[in-house]
Amino acid sequence: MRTLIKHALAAAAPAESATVMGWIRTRRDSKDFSFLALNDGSCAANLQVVVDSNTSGFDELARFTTGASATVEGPLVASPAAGQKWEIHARRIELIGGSDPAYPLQKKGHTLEFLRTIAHLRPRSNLFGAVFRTRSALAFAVHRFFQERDFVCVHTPIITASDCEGAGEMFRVTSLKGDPDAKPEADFFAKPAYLTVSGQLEAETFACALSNVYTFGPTFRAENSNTARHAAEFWMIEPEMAFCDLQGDMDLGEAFLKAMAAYTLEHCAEDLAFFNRFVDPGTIDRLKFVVERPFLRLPYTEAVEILKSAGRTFEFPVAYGLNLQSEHERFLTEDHCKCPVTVFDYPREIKPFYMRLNDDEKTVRAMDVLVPGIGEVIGGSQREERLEALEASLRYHQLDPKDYWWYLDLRRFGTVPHAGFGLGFERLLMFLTGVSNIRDVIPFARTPGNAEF
RNA sequence: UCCAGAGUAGCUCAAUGGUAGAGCAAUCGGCUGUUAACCGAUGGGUUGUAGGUUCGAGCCCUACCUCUGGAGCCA
Repeated sequence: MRTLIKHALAAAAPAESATVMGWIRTRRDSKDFSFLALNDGSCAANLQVVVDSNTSGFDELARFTTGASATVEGPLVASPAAGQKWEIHARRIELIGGSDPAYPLQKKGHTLEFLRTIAHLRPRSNLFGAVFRTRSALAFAVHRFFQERDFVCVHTPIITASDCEGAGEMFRVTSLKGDPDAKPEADFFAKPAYLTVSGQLEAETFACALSNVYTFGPTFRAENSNTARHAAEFWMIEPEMAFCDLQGDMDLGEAFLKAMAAYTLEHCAEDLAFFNRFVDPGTIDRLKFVVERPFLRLPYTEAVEILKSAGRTFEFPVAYGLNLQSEHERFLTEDHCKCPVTVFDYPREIKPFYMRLNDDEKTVRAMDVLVPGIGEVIGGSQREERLEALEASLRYHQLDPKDYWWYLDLRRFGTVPHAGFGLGFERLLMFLTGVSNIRDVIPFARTPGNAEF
C-alpha cells in the first residue's frame, strides 16, 4: 500500500516497510550507493532514499534520473545524517517512467518567466508545489468561512445574456460561424451572450430570498490588460447579505481577510515558511499583522485630505471627485497607515449605478479594502434598495431601466437593505503568499495572447 | 493600449565595433553518508526575426516579434 511522503515524514516511529511513489528531484551517487530525493507533492519536503547494491533494481539505477517517476519500498528508519529525520533504506526500487535528459527542470533555481513557458511541468517545482497546495487550502477555507456563518453557496451562471453588467469588456459566446452580430436572433440563446464578468446581480436575487449567500467561481474579462495583477480568467468570491448595511459589509470583509490570514498561518505553515524564505521575507509578519491589528477605516473625503497634505508630489492629481490611483492607494496603506485600510463613502460619479446613495446625495455607500503590495483587494457596497432612487441612478448613469427589469423587481417586491463585496481569489493568494505576479498563483494563466496550456 | 527595459549554449549570465566565454545542466569517469553533494574530462551557438551602416556587427541604425517592469482598465 502506498504511503504519501508527507505521512512518511511525519511518522512517530520507524516502520519495517513503507512503499512510496513519486518523482525524483535529484540523485547523488557515491561509489557503492546513491541517495535519491523523492517528491510526491504531498508536502514540500523530499524523502531521502538510500540505494545500494543489495537493493532490488540497483542495476537499473542509471535510469533513475531527475524527473523520472519511481516506486520505492523498504524500511523507514531514522536518518543518521543531518537534514532529515527519516529516510528509506530501499529494499526495492522500480522505475515507472524514465525521464529524458532534456527534462527542463534543473536542481538549481529557475526564473519565474522560464517556468511560465513550461506551465505543465512547473507544479513539480518547490515554489509551485507550495503555491498550489496553498491555493487548495485557501479554497477550502473560503467555503468554510462562509458556511460557518450560515451563508448559502450559489452557483451563478457563467454564460450571461445581459450585456449590462458594466464591469468591463466581455467575451462573446456564440455557436454561429461568422459575424454573430449579423443575426443575433439565430444564435444559440436567440440573443447576444457573453461570459460573466460578475455574479453580483444574480447573487443579489438569491440574497433577497436566502438572506446570506456567496459565490465562488470563474469570472472573465476581455480587457487588454498586461499587468502582474490582471488575468482574463480568474476566480471571484462575492458574498451578498440581506438586511445589512455598509458597516456590516466592512465588518465582513475585514473578518474575511483576517480569517484567511489566520487559516494560512495555521494550516500552511511549511509552505508559508518557504514563501517567507524565498519569495518575500515579510510574508509571515504581514499575515500576523493582518490577524492581530484592526483595519483602519477612512472616509474617501478624509483619504483625499491625507493625500493632499502628504507633503509629496504624486504623478496623478489628488482632488475630490477623482479616482484614487494605484500610487495613492499604495501611499495610504504602505506609507501613511502601514496597515490594511478600508476607504468608504465615495463620490457617486466614480462608482457604479447600483450603490446606495447617501443622504448627502453626493456620495455612495461604497468601500474598498486596500492592502500593502497589492492595492485594492476587496471592492464592495451597500446596494440601492429604494426603487425610485435606483431608477434615478440608472438614468444618472445613462442606462436604460428596461434592461434591468428583473433587478428592479427585487426593489418592487419586498425590498430590503443589502450589501456585499467582490474579491479576486488570485489577488488574495498574492497577498497571502507574497507571490507578486497573478500568472504564478493560477494553474494555467489566461492573458492577452496567451492560452497555450 | 501607452511608457521604459531586455532577448547570446537546455538554464542563469559575461563579452572597447576586431578569434563568442563562464557557472549550472547534459554525457563519460572518479569518490564509503550525500543534502542545490564534490573532483576530473567531453560535447554543446544561424547571438529573437528581417533589413541597413561598416573593411569588419552580439555590440551602431530601422521595422517587427516575444518577454519583463510601470501605467491605464479593474478583481
